[in-house]
Amino acid sequence: MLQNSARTSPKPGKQLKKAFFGRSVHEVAPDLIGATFLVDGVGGIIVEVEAYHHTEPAAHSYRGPTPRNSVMFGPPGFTYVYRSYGIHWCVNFVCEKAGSASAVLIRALEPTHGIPRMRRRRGLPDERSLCSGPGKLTEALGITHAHNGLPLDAAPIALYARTAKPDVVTGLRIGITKAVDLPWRYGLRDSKFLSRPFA
DNA sequence: CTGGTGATCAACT
DNA sequence: GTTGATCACCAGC
Repeated sequence: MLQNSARTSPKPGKQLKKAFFGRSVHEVAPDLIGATFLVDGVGGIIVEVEAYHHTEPAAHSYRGPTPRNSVMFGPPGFTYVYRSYGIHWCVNFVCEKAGSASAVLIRALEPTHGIPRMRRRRGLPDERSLCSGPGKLTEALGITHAHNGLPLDAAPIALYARTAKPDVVTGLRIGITKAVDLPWRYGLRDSKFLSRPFA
C-alpha cells in the first residue's frame, strides 16, 4: 500500500460548490488539500497550495485591478489563470467575496485521472514529475488563458471534496521576494508529489 | 546533489 | 529597462 499518498482516500467526495470558496482564503487553502481537481476529466488530488491576499505585497492583486488580475476582484468560485515568466500558466481559485481579491494558487497534484494524456502533454516525464509544480500541472491538465474566469462548479472543471481529513503541513511560500515570512503554503505531509519538500 | 541560465510576456519603475 | 506566484537542461561537485 502506498504510504504518504492521498490515495488512502481514493473516492472523491461530493462536488464542491461556490459557497466552499466564499470563506477566508486561510480556511479554504488547507481545506483544498486532498480535494480532487479535474479539467475535462484529467487531473488528480491537490497536495500543495499557497494562499494570496490583496493586503500583502506578494499578491498580484496588491496594487489593484489590472486586465490580467481582474477575475481576482470578482466573486469567489472562479479560476484566475495567468502567464508566469512569459512561458508557463498558473491556476488559482478565487476565494472570500467580490473585491476581497484573494486566491489560492494550486501548486501540485498527485496524478490520478488521465495519466496517459498528461504524459503526452508533458513529454512523457515520470509520474512523480507530471504535476509537481504550478506550471507543470497546468501543462498536464491543458490549462491556458482560455480557462481564466471559469466557474469551478461546472464543466470542463470538476472539483470533489476529500472524504477524510489529511495531515496538512504549512510552510513559507516559494518563488517570491515580498512577504516571504508569511507561512501560507499548505501541503500534504510527506507527499512524493510536492513541488518541493516542506522544511 | 547543487547552482547557473535561457525562454519570453505583463506589469511596473 | 527590470522583475517575476517557473521549468528544463546542463555543468560541476
